[in-house]
Amino acid sequence: MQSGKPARERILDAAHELMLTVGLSRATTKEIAKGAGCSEAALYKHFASKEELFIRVLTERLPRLAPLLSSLTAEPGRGTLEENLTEIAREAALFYEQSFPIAASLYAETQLKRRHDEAMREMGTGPHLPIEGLDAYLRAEQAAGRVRADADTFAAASLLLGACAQRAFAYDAAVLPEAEPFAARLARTLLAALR
Amino acid sequence: MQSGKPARERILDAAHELMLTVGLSRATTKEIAKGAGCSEAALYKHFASKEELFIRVLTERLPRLAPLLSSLTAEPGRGTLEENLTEIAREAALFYEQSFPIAASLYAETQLKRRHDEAMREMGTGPHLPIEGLDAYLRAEQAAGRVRADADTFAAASLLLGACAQRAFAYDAAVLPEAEPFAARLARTLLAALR
DNA sequence: CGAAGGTGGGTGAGTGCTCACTCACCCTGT
DNA sequence: ACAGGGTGAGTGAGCACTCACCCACCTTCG
Repeated sequence: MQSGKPARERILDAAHELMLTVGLSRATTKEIAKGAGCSEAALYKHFASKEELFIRVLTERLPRLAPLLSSLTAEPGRGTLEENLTEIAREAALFYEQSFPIAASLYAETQLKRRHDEAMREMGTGPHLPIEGLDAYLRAEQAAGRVRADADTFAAASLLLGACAQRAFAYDAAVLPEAEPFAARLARTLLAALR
Repeated sequence: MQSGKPARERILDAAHELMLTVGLSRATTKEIAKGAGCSEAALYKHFASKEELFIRVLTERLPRLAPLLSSLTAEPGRGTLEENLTEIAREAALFYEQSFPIAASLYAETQLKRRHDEAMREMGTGPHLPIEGLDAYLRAEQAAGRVRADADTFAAASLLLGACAQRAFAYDAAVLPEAEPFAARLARTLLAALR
């Protein structure tokens, strides 16, 4: 129908949108086709099945957190530790806010979840990766002497990212804490434990 | 069929079991009836609809975290702070491990999620409540002088419970960290920030 | 006492609907 | 001419839910 975008992109967009609004199990082929401005049959010219379409949405539309973490790990000592932790927490909070509702839907379809877990394993990614990435960054700062030698970097990483993730599901949209001040408070509190 | 339990209980058990194993959207009336050892029609003698059945499973079968927190708040100063934080973290980790997969399923059915949110609001409960409860406990300890006067108790509560919640979804069952040592590491790390 | 009748928990056999998916065919650019 | 992206009209399967009926057990009362 409208728009210059190729149909494949419009289909992914429509599926993504529906997963967020009405939920995975009401994101039917009919609704996706309507949202994308094409027929149901057209979906099957681009994707082998509805399951494959969802896998594509998950792998092509969800943002990544890893790049920020690995860039920081690469040069520990840049910026202050508090600035860096705050930025990580802010990015993580926004990341989980976006991806959590979709990822959570997978628990309703364990078969789809298994396929997705497998796809993630093959791509060398997964939900535990940010924790490991932050752990690695903290160990780099530890080696640089900016984090106490006896600090438990894995526990610290679990605390910070856990709080950011939980923010995405513990609150109604109406009372969701603002990402920036929330991140700053977490970072400041955690910092007291690290040095 | 078998068992002395009344049918209503057997139906709730079967629905609960299926939600955990095959996921909400494959937990069909037919499968639930089979699991409970009765006919599909019997389900409707006990519950008005499948949606109401799931609401009942969620409100009657999910464990509660609040009692532990409020009992600790009632008498701050009992036990050491580290022991108490460790116990809270351990209980929280087990709580989220049990309830997370089911609660997450709701994101696939936003209509069901809305009904559940509403039911929780009426019961005065919700996912943000443990955070508030732990915050209250920490403030009580602060008043008793066992937590630094300038500590951010809300941020600390978010960190500890967030890490416990994230443990439930960031890891495959195969590599899920043991609750007890995980809790101890979190508590020890957070403690360094609190005093 | 014993039949009449109400009641709560149960069933087998549907019913209508929605779903993912397919098929025969079409249009347009190269 | 034909390949690739598109379509309207299905199709069978599976779904939540209903219906007419059953039966064991209790009251109630002639």
